[in-house]
Amino acid sequence: MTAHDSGRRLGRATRNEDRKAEIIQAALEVIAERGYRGASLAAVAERVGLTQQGLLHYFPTKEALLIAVLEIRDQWDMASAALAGSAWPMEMMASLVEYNATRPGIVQVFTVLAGDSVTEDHPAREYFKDRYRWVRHNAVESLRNEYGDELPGGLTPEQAAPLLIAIMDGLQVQWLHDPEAVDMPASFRDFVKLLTPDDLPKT
Amino acid sequence: MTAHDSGRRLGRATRNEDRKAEIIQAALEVIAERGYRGASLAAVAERVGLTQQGLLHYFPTKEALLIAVLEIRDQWDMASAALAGSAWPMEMMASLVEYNATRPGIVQVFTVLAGDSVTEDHPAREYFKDRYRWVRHNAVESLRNEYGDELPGGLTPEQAAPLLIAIMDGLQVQWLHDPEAVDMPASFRDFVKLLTPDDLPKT
DNA sequence: CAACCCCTACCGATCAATAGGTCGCCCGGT
DNA sequence: ACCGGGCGACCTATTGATCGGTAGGGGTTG
Repeated sequence: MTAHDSGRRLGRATRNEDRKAEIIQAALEVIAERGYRGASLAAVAERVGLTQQGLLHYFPTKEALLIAVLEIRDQWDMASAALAGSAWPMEMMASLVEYNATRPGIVQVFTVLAGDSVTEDHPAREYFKDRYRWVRHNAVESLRNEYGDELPGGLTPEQAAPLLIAIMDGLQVQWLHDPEAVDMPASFRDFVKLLTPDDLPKT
Repeated sequence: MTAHDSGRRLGRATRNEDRKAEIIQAALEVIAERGYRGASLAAVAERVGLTQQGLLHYFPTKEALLIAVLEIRDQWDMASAALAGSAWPMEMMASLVEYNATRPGIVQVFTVLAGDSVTEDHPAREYFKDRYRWVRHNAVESLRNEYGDELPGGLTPEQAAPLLIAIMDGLQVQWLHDPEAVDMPASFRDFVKLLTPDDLPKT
């Protein structure tokens, strides 16, 4: 809150934020390994060199930590969206998938959480519902932007959007289970081919 | 083991199997609601009118119960596969999806488990890996059977198979999160349209 | 038919581990 | 001296699991 960060003294506030970031990072790892329900505060704390109680000092409850984790993803999303002006070209999506294939950990967190959150009273339920809405809406724009209103099979962008998202999620699951049997980026590009109208032979 | 079930006396062995079936059913429900890690033996037991220890009499360990749950799915799969001679027409898949849309519970179990199982040392890890392999293989056959070797976008059945699976899984996740925003069966059919070569205008 | 026994089904008591969370204290920098 | 950061002790719930029992239906024997 105190905005006078004038001096080089990186305010104690900054220190605090740094620590929080570390913790979130650790939480990402642990959740990736054990899921939300299986991720104990103690395990997260240990990874940052804290005790469970020390962790609770930064995030008063486990749910608060989860929320922080989800918010950080939103920040990434927003950042990327800003880069692309809210309508991502397919090519950018493809390279995003490629990038994801590099970081199984991150993919795993959100795959696990997305499954987890379908559960009763899960704290991330609402989050995912909203997120999917947003992502779908975004996909519609991107699709229309790239292919116009008419896609192969007579599909509209509105119809294709859920499919695009489903492909990304579904491929991740298969890929996480068996990276050697599923080439996630290649498969994604295959799907893009399906979406590409074939009346332009593409050189 | 005693094969002389001649009389109408439904052997105590049958009784045993029945009880097990009940328990598995209950386990399906509880897992759907809370995931595997969140599903306590006590909760499952209570649903069948047993104590936790009573349950453990039938399945000596939690993992054993999980395995039984997974096996029952295999039985369903096998049964359906038998019906279709191992190569499912697309139309049958579509109606399977339609059927699934009727039973959110079942879908939820396996969506949750599929996510859950990506986790370290998860007892169902191997199961899902194998299952995906099998399903993919199966999909290849079905696709080739239906469309031949050449699909839209120049894809081979081998390339399209992971996409088909991904669509099913991915749509389920979105649908579970927001059934009103995602029409799973319709979306699946949309995807099938993408796969259908357009040189046959279909009446 | 009765006495007997045995095995299946099931429960009560109990455990060790682990969970998330609270409270009060201390330490060190400013 | 103050305060943010952090820990130790402690608590209560819950978990999966073990052990020792017991109720009773069924078959066997006399």
